[in-house]
Amino acid sequence: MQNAVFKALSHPARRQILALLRKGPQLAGDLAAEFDTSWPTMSRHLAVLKEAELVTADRQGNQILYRINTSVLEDAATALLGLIGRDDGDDPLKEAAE
Amino acid sequence: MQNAVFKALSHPARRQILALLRKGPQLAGDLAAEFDTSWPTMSRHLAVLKEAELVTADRQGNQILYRINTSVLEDAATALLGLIGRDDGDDPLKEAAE
DNA sequence: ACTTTATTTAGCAATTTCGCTAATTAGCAG
DNA sequence: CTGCTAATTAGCGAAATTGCTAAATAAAGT
Repeated sequence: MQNAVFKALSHPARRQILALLRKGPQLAGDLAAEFDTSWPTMSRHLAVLKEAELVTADRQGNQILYRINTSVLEDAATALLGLIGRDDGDDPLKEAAE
Repeated sequence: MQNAVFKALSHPARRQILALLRKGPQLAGDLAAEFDTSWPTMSRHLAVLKEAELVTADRQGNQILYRINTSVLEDAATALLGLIGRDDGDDPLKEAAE
């Protein structure tokens, strides 16, 4: 579901949420408080991120704690970097010739 | 225009176009030939990529040569990697403490 | 000038996304 | 069970995206 990841990353608010999560796990409410948009809108952004597995959500009694999932983010970054290296069309196997 | 970049990357066909351009510059027609979608649709995907400056287009007489712009792609990858590192909220200046 | 090839632009319908308000669920406190 | 806070789901309209066919433009050949 690579596609879901890039789709999720395509909205600035969602990238910003991830940026906030760099500080550590955050409650949904605390995240929402940082934005101008309505609560339900934030909730949906979080759902999109969760769908893409860019974050995980854990209920903590009354509230829900969101955590960033760096491994998926790493995969996305790697995919982008993979688009950069020139493809010589050379030997299909093992391009580690250099 | 970071946003345009991620928006552009959010469609699989466009990522695939970039992947094809890894082999080197390609004519619009050659790119279009690789896809099932109609020519005009491809043309628009290319326009989106151009808008985001992920590719450049140069007329070559009759046809148009598309080239990948790796620097923008690098910036995007860097932005993603930047979302990974933990932010201690420490000293605002110079986080090079480690 | 007329035709041909390559590509883009126009215009349209279908789908998806976004953000809102109102209503609902989940858990906890009394 | 009632009420309270946290968060999500429902439902809606506006706007953006996608992909199509048909029409327009660009450059080159005849």
